[in-house]
Amino acid sequence: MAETHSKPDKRQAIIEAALDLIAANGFHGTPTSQIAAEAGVGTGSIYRYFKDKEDLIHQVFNHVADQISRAILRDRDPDAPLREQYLRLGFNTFYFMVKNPKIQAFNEQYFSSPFGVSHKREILVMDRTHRDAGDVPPVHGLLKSGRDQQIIKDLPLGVLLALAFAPIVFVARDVSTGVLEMEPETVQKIIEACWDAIKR
Amino acid sequence: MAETHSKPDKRQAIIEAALDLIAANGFHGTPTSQIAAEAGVGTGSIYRYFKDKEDLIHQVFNHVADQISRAILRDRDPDAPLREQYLRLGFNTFYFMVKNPKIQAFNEQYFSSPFGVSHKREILVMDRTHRDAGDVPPVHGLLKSGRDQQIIKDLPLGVLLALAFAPIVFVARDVSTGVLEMEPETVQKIIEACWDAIKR
Amino acid sequence: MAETHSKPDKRQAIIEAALDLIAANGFHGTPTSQIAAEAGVGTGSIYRYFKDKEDLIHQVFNHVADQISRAILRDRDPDAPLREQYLRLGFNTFYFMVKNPKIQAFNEQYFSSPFGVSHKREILVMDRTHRDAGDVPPVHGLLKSGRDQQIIKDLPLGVLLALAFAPIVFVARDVSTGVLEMEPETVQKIIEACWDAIKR
Amino acid sequence: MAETHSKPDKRQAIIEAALDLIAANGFHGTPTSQIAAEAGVGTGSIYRYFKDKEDLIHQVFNHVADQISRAILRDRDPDAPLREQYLRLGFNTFYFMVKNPKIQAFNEQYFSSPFGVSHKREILVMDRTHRDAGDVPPVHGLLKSGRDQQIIKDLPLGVLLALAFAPIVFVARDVSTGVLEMEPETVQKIIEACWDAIKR
DNA sequence: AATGAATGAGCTTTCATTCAT
DNA sequence: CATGAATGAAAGCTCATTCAT
Repeated sequence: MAETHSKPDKRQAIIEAALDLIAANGFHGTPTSQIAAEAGVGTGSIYRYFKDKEDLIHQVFNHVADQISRAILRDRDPDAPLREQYLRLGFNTFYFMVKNPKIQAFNEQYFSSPFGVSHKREILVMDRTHRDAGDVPPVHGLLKSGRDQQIIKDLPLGVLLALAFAPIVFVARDVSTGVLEMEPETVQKIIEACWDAIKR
Repeated sequence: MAETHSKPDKRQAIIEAALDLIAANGFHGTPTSQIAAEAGVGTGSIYRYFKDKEDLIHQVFNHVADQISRAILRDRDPDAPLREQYLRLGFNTFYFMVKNPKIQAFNEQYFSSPFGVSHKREILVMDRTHRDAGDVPPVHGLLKSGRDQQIIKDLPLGVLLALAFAPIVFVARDVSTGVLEMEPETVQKIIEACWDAIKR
Repeated sequence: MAETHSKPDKRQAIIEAALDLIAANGFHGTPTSQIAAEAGVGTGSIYRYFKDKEDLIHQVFNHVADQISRAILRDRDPDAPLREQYLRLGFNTFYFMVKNPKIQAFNEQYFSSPFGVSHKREILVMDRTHRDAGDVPPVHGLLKSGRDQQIIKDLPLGVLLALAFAPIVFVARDVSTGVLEMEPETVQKIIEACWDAIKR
Repeated sequence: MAETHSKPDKRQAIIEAALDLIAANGFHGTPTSQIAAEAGVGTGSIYRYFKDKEDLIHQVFNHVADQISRAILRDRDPDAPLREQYLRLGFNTFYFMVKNPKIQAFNEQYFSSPFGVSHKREILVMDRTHRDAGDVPPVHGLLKSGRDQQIIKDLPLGVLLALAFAPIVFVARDVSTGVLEMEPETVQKIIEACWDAIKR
């Protein structure tokens, strides 16, 4: 009786296939024919759901960005102390990236390629489910609020974002690719170190 | 025996042309024919100096990595306090990236593409002129030494590198691309914040 | 038993849509999907009425040819002098073509494309409503009769047809496409000139 | 030692191949791959000489138009009586078309397709070798001059062209395609009939 | 050594046609 | 009967690479 996803949803299958293959082989290492094959659809079907390959890539990014922001904001407690809230975001970020290396790989390629130039990195950490409502993205809100309360350094938001998350993302990548080993307690230390960077 | 710049050095011209064009248009947006034209050589000549396009790209990276490490290590004073030495590295990194957006753009593409997977990011900050001699790269040495003296946190080197430089690189990119404005005194604050992240 | 226009007649709608679009964009500039959309039917429905796209095109031609011959033969008076009868045909031809540029455009494409090779141009001027009855087509009959009475030159019918109508069609096209302006009295002169060509 | 056309001239080979195939199968019935094969070159080579398929088609037309105008104007004697001059043009036109059915077929397709809309039919009869010199095209000149001398009817040039040449071209096509048989003396009569159409 | 014309594999994309609903 | 999502063959075009000059 549950027909929640009764139809195979080819659109989604294509997006997933594109994500997997692009993460592994890059945009230009991934022919549309291969995406179609991986998704189990005919080559022409891609063009029923997406204007062209570039559109598909942007849609993959949207899909990915949704997942990322949902994961990062998981379990947040708006009433907890700011430091706690930040640590939670940091953990979520780190583990999501480590557990989803394909998303991480796709994301990096997207942002460092001509496709991603128009996008600001910041939108990633927006609460995309509410972004159309005009709300302040929670991550921004957290940092701003801490800055107002003089808990966090008086620096531009973009700078605070970099200090607070760039090292986490870098380390996560090195862990994913096997360049770096990581013991669980070290993760805690890294995020606390980022806190040291932004706190007054 | 002086052969300072006796031959026009087409090899170098090709590498420079490739760097410029790839930074602007991406790997796959840059045909070899265009590189040859920009370098002022025939298309065939590329294959006299490089095995294939992939080889050329790796050589461009080597060229770029040399410049980066040279720039980062500029004016270092091995006898200055560790904090001073780190601040110098941070400044050098930031300003080099901001002043060389093409190198930055190329670098990011390289690392986030299938080309760069095999390379560890760390080698970037090695003193590449001596890396074959088995020396310890100076940046690593600095962090290690600080860790030994219990001035810097007890974290793996890769992590310390991420904490110390990732935010700087991120911010530099946003400044290059115009996403972020940056007053000179803010730069100082950013690097000091990174120091807060790694110092005990 | 009145079934005058009981069913929406999708077949006719498809033919009209095809005529419009092909006249504007050419055979190959007109996808079947577009024809279906314009006709207000599903893409698949085309194949219920026509074997394939080629068949559809031939049917459009038949439709067009019917209209042309009906228009050309309008108001003819079999008892009028031959010259009068011819002038009438010429006028009808000219004004029909000028007022129906889409039909003219389709027709030309059809005849000069591989589709039309098999068709003889002559059938156009046949009285298509009676062609299956074995009658002599009226236009042919007129010319033949004039030739027999030694009013019209002793030339093969195909040649007489070309002399009598080709200039009219050419000029009509140029008028339709705006290449040529045409004052009403000039039309009279053109058709009389064609009469000069065929008359003894 | 004559090395007049020492190199195979691929450009010309491609144009000839395109002409042959398009005349037989139409623009869209002729893949570029087939043209390349027929011309004995690689598919990519087409794009060294022509921007794209459309450009190739226009170049084929230019080639064809040159040949036509050269052929039509062959043996003309500017000092002969106007009627003689016209008859010569008519003969040339007829025989060239009959002997070069591929050119005729290509030409018709070109003019009745979206490719040819921008071109006026008239330019065909220009002396293309001198068209850049701003000269009056000889065929136009002839008709104009006849009109001025009140030998030819007082009708617009475009109309005179249609009266003088359309029937010839029509008949030539029917002869080429086998629809019409033609005895030599009939040709003479046809062209004289066209003269009757334009003469006062 | 240097060139650039030539190549053709491989890409993205279109569209006539089918068939499950 | 009607539909339109799905298909995949086939098209136009690009570009890394080769090789005769």
